[in-house]
Amino acid sequence: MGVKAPYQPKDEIFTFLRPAIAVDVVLLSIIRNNLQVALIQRQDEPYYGKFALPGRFVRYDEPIETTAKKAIEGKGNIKTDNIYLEQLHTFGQDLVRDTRIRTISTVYYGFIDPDTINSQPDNTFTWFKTDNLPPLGFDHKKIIKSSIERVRRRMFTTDVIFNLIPKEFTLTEFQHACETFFGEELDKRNFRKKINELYTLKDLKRTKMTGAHRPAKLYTYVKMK
Amino acid sequence: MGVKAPYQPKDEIFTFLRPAIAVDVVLLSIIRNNLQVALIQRQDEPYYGKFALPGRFVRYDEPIETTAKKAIEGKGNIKTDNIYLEQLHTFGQDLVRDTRIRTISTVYYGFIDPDTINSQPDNTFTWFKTDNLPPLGFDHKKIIKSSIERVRRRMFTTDVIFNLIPKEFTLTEFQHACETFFGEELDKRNFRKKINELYTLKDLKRTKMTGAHRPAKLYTYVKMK
DNA sequence: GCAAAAGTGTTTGAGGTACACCCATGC
DNA sequence: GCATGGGTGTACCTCAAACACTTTTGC
Repeated sequence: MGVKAPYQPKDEIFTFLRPAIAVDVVLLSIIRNNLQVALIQRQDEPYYGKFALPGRFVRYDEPIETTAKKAIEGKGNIKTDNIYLEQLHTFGQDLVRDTRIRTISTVYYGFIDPDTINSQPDNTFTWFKTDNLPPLGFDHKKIIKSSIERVRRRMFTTDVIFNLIPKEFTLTEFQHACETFFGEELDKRNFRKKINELYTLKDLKRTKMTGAHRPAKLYTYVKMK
Repeated sequence: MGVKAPYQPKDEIFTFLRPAIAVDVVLLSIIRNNLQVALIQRQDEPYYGKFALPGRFVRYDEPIETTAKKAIEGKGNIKTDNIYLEQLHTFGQDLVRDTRIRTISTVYYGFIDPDTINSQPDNTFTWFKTDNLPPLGFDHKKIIKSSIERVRRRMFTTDVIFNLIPKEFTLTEFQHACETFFGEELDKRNFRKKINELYTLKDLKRTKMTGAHRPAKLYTYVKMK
């Protein structure tokens, strides 16, 4: 072994055709107690007219997280400042998933709270319940499923859940969001005990009235150092 | 919204320069009670002469897992049949990590048992202890660190550990491998109780003698359905 | 005063951690 | 017979799950 010969450029990378790389984003929110995902109706082939995840090809001089943000900024008119984005997986096994060109897709998932969505007038996204998706282009149904599985596993080890719910919330609303997310009912007392250990919630000293019963206190999440 | 206009091809993807995509592999093994990683000394710029992870550019008609396998098959003369490979992350933020061309790198980590390594005569890998790495090219030191962290978290939820150790092992050898991997000492009785619940080990009805004391039973892992 | 959701503690069981002694072998 | 690592069981403690009643409001 060892490196003895002087360097001679080979630059094999310039000698063969390169695949394209794209970023697709699984943007999730909890809307009316349903876990929903933002889809757009495609204006181009392939899968013209079908719904699909918002995506964008990575430009030569564009960091991939920028690509991810632009994929949703351009299409949904949503400010990405308030969106939590995390890389999920890179799908690159299927050589013909895009008929135009061999494409490798890096998928990000993101969370947006439903209040932020509604305040955007010029929204080209269509939101679908994740358990009742329309026929989708590409392999996007599979991708959405694995995003949700992954996110469920990570949910209680991080504080990402607070990106999915409004800034101000009652404990019952928060519990319902968690139940929606995990797909199972939770015990009220155990739930409150648990979040009291895990997170620091600020009591806003205000209440929310939703019917002929005792009003609920409003809280907000305070990020710990 | 809605899709009314007849389809007119845009094919923006053909109008701009595409980044290259490469696969790098963090190939790990436990050799003489040390967690070690396979590196190669680079024969090309950039980082000519430095050690780096084995890598390969993704060809246009090559699934990325094939790229990952070829990255280690070509360089280490190792059969990939016995190697567990899993995708870690795609690094695409740094626009100048490779000076030749904008490169996005998908990293896989893999496990190989030390017996398989030693039986390969024409091995161009150099194995380094992960806690004592040489200066590395690219951002590969950071990548190796995050591979190990990820793998530690996943270790006891899967059976990947058995790809890191020889097919036949004594319980003490297995325990030492786990201790090496987690970087902490384990209690012998608790360890045996735990693996007895988690895995099905086949008693090979043979023993291994390593000194003037009671010989240890040999086991092998039996994959469950 | 009654319906309806908010709010609040205790008991129990399972699983993880800590810990000490006998066994089989070579010399 | 003694030095060396192989092999085994029990007590305690921590954390998660199960569970019921009082409080505040609108009507």
